[in-house]
This record gives sequence, structure tokens and C-alpha cells, in this order.
Amino acid sequence: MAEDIAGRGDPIKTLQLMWGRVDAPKRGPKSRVAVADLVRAAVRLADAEGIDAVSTRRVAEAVGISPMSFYTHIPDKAVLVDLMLDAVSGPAEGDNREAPVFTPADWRANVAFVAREYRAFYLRHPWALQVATHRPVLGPNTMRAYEYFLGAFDNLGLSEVEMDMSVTMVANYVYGAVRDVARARMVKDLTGMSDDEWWYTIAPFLETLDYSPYPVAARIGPVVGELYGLGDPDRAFDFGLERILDGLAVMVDSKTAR
Amino acid sequence: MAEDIAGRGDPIKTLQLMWGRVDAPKRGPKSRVAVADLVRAAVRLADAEGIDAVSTRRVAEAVGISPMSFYTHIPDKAVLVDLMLDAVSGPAEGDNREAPVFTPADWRANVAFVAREYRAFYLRHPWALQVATHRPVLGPNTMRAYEYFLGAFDNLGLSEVEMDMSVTMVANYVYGAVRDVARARMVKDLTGMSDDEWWYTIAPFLETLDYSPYPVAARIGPVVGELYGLGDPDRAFDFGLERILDGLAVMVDSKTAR
DNA sequence: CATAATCTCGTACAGTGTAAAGAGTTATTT
DNA sequence: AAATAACTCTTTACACTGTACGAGATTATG
Repeated sequence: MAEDIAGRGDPIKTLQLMWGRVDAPKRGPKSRVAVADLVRAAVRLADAEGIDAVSTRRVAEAVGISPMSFYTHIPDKAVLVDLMLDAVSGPAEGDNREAPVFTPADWRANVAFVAREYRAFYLRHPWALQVATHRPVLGPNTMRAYEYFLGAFDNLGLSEVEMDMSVTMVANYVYGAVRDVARARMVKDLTGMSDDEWWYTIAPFLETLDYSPYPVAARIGPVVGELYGLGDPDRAFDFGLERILDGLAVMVDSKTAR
Repeated sequence: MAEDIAGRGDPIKTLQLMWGRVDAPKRGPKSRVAVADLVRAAVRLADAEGIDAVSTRRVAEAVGISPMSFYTHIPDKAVLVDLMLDAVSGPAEGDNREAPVFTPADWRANVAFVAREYRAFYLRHPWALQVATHRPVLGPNTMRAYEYFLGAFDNLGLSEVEMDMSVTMVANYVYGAVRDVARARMVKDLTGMSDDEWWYTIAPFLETLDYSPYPVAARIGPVVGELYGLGDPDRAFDFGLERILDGLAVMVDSKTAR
């Protein structure tokens, strides 16, 4: 695992590709494929077979060009990954919903909504959790997602910096929280064994361990396991989100009180 | 990036290796190296050169055995990664500090403390953010870390499940929040270019963009950039942590009020 | 028509994880 | 003591990766 992180490519070139700001070359043969075709093919591969299936060769093959022709369009794989991330941050094909209008009075519901949407995004494209970008992805779709997120915090009396840091906090929580569910799903798909089956398999070994160095964990662990089947990720997510909303409420209320 | 996730190896074998429960073989030559040597070498490599530098060949070379001898000791690379993760979750060599005793009255400080320690852990071993495990890492050191984390929530009147979900929430936030700092540092080390320099490089391009689709972001972005140099991650972390503590306080207070 | 720009491609290299099979070493069984 | 089983270590090999390099092929401009 662990993608290449280098990316010697000109940072501006990446942005130009992401924003479609590469003007069509005057001379030379016409391209048989567009950058968007390559990115779409790569995303399809990643969605279907995981990020490890995305190699420059397979992407090239998918659009019908030879392995090295890939590099005519995209400088290196790190750039492809950036393009993939921005691409999937946009609305899915056929999704024509308008961006919702957020009423400040309902801010709790609004924040919960964008948090859940963000979580759903990662569950749609779990490979996005595995790729390491070298820089923030400043593409049009990523910006729209940020805008969207910010909207839930607008007109609550927060300063610009507070708004930004609030978005960052919620997004970071979601990112951390979705990771484990995504992992479990992917491994289940790849190996056919669910986490529950795995727990069952290792249970005999776990019983042979000495838990005296972990008194608190020894008290908590079994109860958690018994009560809701080795961890209900949806419930844990909601729990954390509620606590976060409570925390934000302290700040928001202190503003509106004035 | 994106590690192999498969891991066909017997799940129990991984646990046995992690807990040192492989009994010394009766026959055959003595091993020239121990599993711990391999893991230590791998961690050293990852700390020094990043996770991409960790290949089975280089690890084998580092301990002085041939490439394939690696597989005599560790079934596959996914298992090595699990072992690495548990290894670095333990106290660093020479760290003999006692585990702190948490006084419930200071729970805010306690939770902040473990959150910061967890963050420091990822900053010490940023590659830990990049590796994908196939299952939860149930090693002795990982368990001790969980125990430690749980301790900060003990005796606050929370149920077992609430304690577990609270730990999960804080850990998830930290994980999400540390990612970006770790990325920036690693890329700086690898490419010599800091995020700030990168922003400066792309600024001319950014000025050519049309921000009308992003009205809120267009208002927030520049202010945030101006005010604290393109994002101060420490400050953003503290901000989020304060909100989370406020949120936890609502729950904790409701318990102690009774 | 020549030239410069561009796309496409074949070959090549250094690296990856690891399967398969053999050679050498040790403890147990005969 | 000899044979065997269990074990470590090693060599060779395969399919795969990202991508450097250089050779055509194609197109618009001088």
C-alpha cells in the first residue's frame, strides 16, 4: 500500500488539469482520449476493485491506449490520484439536485446533514481513505464540497476563522470515524470474511490472554461486545456526532446570547 | 500508495506473533534473527524513509538475511505491518514512565492529555496514518493504549458503552486531525517544499479562478489565510478539542447532576 | 515542402510481493 | 548409528509496478 507521495510534477499543471485549463494544442495529432476519460476509468476501477487495481497500465488499457500513452495526458500517477479525488467529490452522474439552502435556526440538523453526506461519500468511494495526496486538492468539486460544508455554519455569528475551524473539526471527525467501517467493508469484499466472523475465529486465542494489565478494558470490552455485536459503527458515529453538536452548541449559544 | 489489504495468513498466526506466543521449534537450526528484529528494522526504515521504503527485501537486508528468509519468520507483508503498528504503540525504548493515574475531577485535562499523546504518537510515526490494516490490531501495546485512553473516562458515571464510544470519538477526531499536519511534514521532507511555499507558487493561478460559485468560501478563505498563515494546525487541533470537550461535558455533567 | 509540436508506442530498468524447490542443520525415532 | 522429520536459509523465477527514453506518426505553421 502507501501510494507514492512525491509528485515532481509542476503544481500548476495539476491545477490546470483539474480546472480544465489546458488549452487545446495547435499542432500535432488529435488526442484519442481526454483526461476526463482516463480519470473516469480510474475511478471506475477503484470503485470496483479497490485502489490497488488502479495502475497506469490498467487505466490506459481501459480507455484503449498503450501503457505509455497515459503519460501524454497525465504527468504521473500522483496527479491521477488528485484528479480522481476531485472527480468523485462532484455530484454523481445523473444527480441534479440543487444545493440545499441552510436555515441558521436549524443549524444542528444542517451540520448533521453535511456530516452524514460526507460520511456517505467515503462509503461510496472507500479507496479515497487510502490515498495520500501530497498537497490539498484544490479542484472545483472539492471547493464546492467545502462551500457546501461551510454553508451549514453560516450566519451563526461565528467568525471566519471559527467557521473554518468548525468545518475542519467536523470533517476530521467524520474522516476518522468512517475509516473503520470502510475497512471492514472492503476486507469483507476482498476476503469474504466479515469482522464478526473474524472475531469468532480468534475468540479461542483471546481467551488465553491475561487481561490483568488492562483492568478497565477488561471491564468495558466484553460489555460492548455483548451489547451490540462487536461494535455498531452507525451508532458510534451518531454518538460522536451528538457530542460534537453539543460542543458546537456551547460556542454557538454563547454568540447568539449577546 | 494504498497497502495490500488481503492477508491470507491465518488470523491466529498474526496474534501469536504479536503476543510472542510462538513456541520455539524443537528441531531445525536456530534462527539467526527474531521476529522482533525484523519488526524493529522495519519500523526504523519507516521512521527514517517513509512507509514506501519498507519492502520485504530491504527489511531482510537490514537484519542480514536473504530476501526470502523474511518469509520464514513472517507470513506476509500485511502481517509485518500489523506487527509494526503494535510495536510502535508501545513505549519507546528507554521510556520507563509509569502510566499516569487519572483523577476523575480533572477529566477534561485527562482527556486532553490522552488526545495530545495520541496525536504525538502519529507525528512520531506518520507512516502509521498511511497503512491499511485488514483487521483491528489486537496486540499487547495497542491494548495498553486503549486501556490508557479508557482510563481518562473512568469513574465519570458513564456506562461501559458510553466510555467505549467516547474513546472512539476522541480517537477518531485525533486521527482525522493529525493527518494533514503529518502529510505536510512528510511532503516537506520528501520534496523540500513546504505547504506555504506551495501556496505561494500556485497563488497566481488561484487568482485567475472565478469564485462566484463559492460565495461563502470566497469570504472565509482569504481571511483564514491572512490571519494565521494558511492554517495553523496546532490551533485548529486545540479548537476542535475544546469543542469536543465541551460536548463531552454536557454528557458528563448530566450524569453527575443525578 | 520543411519544421516544429504533439500524440502514440515499444523497449527497457529497477523495483515490488511471494511461489516453488532445493540445501543445510538439528532433534527425534528407528 | 542411521534414517527421518522439522526446521532455517537460499536461489531462481514470475507477474506486476511506475516511468525514462527514443522512435515513428500526425498535424498546423513558416
